[in-house]
Amino acid sequence: MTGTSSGRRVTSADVAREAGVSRATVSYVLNDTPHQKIADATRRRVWEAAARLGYSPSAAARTLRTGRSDIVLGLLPNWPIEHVLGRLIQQLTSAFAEHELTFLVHSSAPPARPLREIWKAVTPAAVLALEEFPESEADAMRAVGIQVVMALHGSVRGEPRPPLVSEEPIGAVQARHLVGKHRRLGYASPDLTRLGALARSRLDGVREVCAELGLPEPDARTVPLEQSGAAEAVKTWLAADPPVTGICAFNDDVAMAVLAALRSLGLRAPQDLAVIGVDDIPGAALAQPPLTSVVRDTDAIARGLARRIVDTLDGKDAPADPIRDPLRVHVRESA
Amino acid sequence: MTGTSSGRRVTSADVAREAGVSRATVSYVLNDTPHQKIADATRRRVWEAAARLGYSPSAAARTLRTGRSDIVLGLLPNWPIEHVLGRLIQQLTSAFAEHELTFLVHSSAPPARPLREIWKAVTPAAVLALEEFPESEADAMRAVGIQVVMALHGSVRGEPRPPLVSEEPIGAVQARHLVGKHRRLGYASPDLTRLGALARSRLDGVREVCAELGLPEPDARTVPLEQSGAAEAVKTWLAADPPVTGICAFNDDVAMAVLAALRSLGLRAPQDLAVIGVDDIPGAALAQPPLTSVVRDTDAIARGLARRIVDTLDGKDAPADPIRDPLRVHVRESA
DNA sequence: TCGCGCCACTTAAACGTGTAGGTTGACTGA
DNA sequence: TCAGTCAACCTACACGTTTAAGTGGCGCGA
Repeated sequence: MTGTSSGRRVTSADVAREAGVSRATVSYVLNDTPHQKIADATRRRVWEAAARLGYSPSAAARTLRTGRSDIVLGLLPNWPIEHVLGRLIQQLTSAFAEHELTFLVHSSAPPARPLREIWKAVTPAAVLALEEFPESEADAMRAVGIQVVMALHGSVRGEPRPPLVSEEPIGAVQARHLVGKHRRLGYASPDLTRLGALARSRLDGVREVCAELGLPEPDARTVPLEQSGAAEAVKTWLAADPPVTGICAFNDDVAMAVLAALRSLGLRAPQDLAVIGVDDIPGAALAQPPLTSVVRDTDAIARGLARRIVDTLDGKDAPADPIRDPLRVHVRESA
Repeated sequence: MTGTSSGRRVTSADVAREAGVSRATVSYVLNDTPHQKIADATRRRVWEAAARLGYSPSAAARTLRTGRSDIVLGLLPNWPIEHVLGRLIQQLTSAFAEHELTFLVHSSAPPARPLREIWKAVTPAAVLALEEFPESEADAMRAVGIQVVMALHGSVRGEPRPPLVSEEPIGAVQARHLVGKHRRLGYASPDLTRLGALARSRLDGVREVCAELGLPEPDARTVPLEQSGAAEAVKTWLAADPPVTGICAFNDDVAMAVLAALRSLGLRAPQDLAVIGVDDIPGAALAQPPLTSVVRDTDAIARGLARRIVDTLDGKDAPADPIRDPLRVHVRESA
């Protein structure tokens, strides 16, 4: 019997009255406050009374008193939210749930409210930034006691710091996959400027591998998500000297554009041009030819980020080392 | 100069002191409470004091006092969050922002916290349910004054009611597009049971159009997202008597599975089997052949839902009629 | 001159918690 | 016997707002 439909909400005072104790005792019992001795019999009485009345504490009052809620606020970038990011959100929700934390997500697409309004409206215990935002804003949050964790770009007190979840390894894995058979690589960047930072990081990973192996710089070109535009890029790659023979694509969508362009030119992957994508979206397996793709272990990322935040909230100063998420190559036919 | 780094937060009492008025006056001015006469000179003093100190009210305290925050909580279904749902979220965020409301999203994937914990942790002004959940839970929310709006299945005080955003029209539009050249239609359902309800609704739309035109019942089959499984379904359709010649797919992913299956069988779309999808994902334009797809106007849906909720919050009892979002067919080659 | 009404405020009571600091009474050791 | 200790609880304040009810002063009509 939880909700009697009477208008008034049941407060800790009601529980206290029902159990024949003071409100403080109720609070001590239900939060089992350390260093507070309460007799077992009393504990039971309080628990039972609370259950009988269907008591659940007012989050607003608790937040007002303690200065923080049990909410972790996730700030999404202005990117398209697709399959992988969606899964990450779900796994973050689960990961935080295991620590009694509520994960809520705010997606900032203009016209949005100023960032301040958002976190002031929530009073979260921590903010997990999946988007980049000004350090000044982060400082403002920290000033009111909110823990701030940035997933991507990072800095600690002005000191730049490797991002918690880094993108370079993705490009590196792509490159390493191709580098056995291909000596000259290309990079297919997305058309969206919003994705620029992400794309640059991944490209850096490709670049590093090439440098390491004494191969020429990867040839990066923007590939729009339609056939004819993509075909231009493909022609340029093939006409280069020496010709590019393997493409690392920013993600599977871009990769599929490259594949479509190849078909339109009467060419084939991987014979004429090998292509490897990222994300392993459902369409990858169904592409012509089936697309080889790098998959990131979002569950590991989610758990890593959640642990980082929980540790910070518990006062352990978090180790600033990046989260290591295993990357896997789902090998199909395109590369 | 917003945040002096001093620890204490700026409260309305500080503003009152600075402006030489009482705390009540500050509240009246900043909220400009109707029917409260405040001299213009005083108003200005308060505003300036507030700005000078960088005052921003404590959401927790306000929520505690008034019983509701300015947060609208979106409850996501357990579906994969992909392109369209992602865009809807972003547009909902913008739509609510225009009404000074903060839209936050909770994605419930098990193991998640019980639903109660979520909305009790937020004290939202309204809940927008994109997932189905028990009516009892909705009643519990309403009991504490939270407005509840369900997007999909709907009921008002026990009376079942057409859903605010309905899925049947999608199937209907697909069918109508095919029905000119095709007399026997098939429906390609997704492999995910979680999407079952959604798929059934869309299929109903197809069914209705067929009935209306005196065509045979559409032949619905589950199409897994890989070639060989999908090929089974395709073979069954083509072997039927009379053979199925046009397929309405649940979404573009499923449609692309059908296209892949056709290719693997040496067949072609639309000659051997026409296919039409839903969502117009980036991959649709790049498929082989390019995929015809139904696009839904998510912006209209977002605005409609936001308006519904804002009206309800303003006390106007909302008209219960569904949101009309224009559907468009992006015609390419597959149908 | 008095009384009434109105403007422009102020006072003070909530909202529901957490928690520091006190207050019992029983028990212990010398 | 009595100061001292400790378990087990309670009193009372603070968190920052909103808002109903009250108050002083001024203008104005009779």
